[in-house]
Amino acid sequence: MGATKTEIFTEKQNRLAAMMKALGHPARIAIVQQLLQTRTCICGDLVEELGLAQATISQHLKELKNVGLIKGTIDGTSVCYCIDEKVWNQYRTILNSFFVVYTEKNGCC
Amino acid sequence: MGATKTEIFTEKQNRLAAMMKALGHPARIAIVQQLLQTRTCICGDLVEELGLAQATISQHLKELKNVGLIKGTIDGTSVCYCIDEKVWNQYRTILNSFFVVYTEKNGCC
DNA sequence: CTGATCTATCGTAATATTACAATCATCATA
DNA sequence: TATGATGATTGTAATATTACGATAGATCAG
Repeated sequence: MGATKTEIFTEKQNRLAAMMKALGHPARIAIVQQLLQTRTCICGDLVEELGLAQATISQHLKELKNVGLIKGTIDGTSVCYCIDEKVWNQYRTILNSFFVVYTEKNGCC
Repeated sequence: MGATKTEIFTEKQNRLAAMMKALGHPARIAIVQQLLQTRTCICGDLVEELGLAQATISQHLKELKNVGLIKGTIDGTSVCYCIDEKVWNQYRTILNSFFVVYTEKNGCC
């Protein structure tokens, strides 16, 4: 046991969950917020901004890259990260249709 | 080590992350989808719908309850779960302002 | 080439998550 | 009261995540 049983869910459910999971850590929320704000991509300034070790930041960046939310390009000795516009907006759409307005008709429960 | 360092992040970042994390599992996505669809609250039918053990479902329900997304009311021998309209719509708003439209000005990277 | 800088990766420890069987608690009904 | 049904809790095993130091690889300045 211990591992998530992805086989029993739909492709969509698994992808939505993976995306949520990627943002399910404050450090990764902070990273994305930074990238959204300073639209000009940041590099390893993140290590100074957040109070985490370089190896840890690198690991978080990797996870965001894995779900496609960000992309990095090598720029000399440093790496330049930024939001992937396409994926970001795609996720935004998916989330919008998941998070529909909900009203408790005839007072459920 | 091993534990998330919540102290170094803002309240908002931690709450947003916690909320994403709660939905960061396909089973919990599936549960919420069920609750959204069959607006009349479901009980332990979830155990049959999803292919997971009763104890596992109960655990997932607990996590959704912890972040306030769902609430359960005892109804005889069974428990009636449903989306918490207030919290749900609140989260929807928060997510909307987080997931802003993003356009790569002057082609970042 | 050498040293400095930046980032990724490896190894590892601590902790958290996922899943299930077994059991407990509660309520409904015979 | 006893029995059955339902859901929560406990205990436990397998796996994943988080964090960091140390190290490796790549690139720039000199």
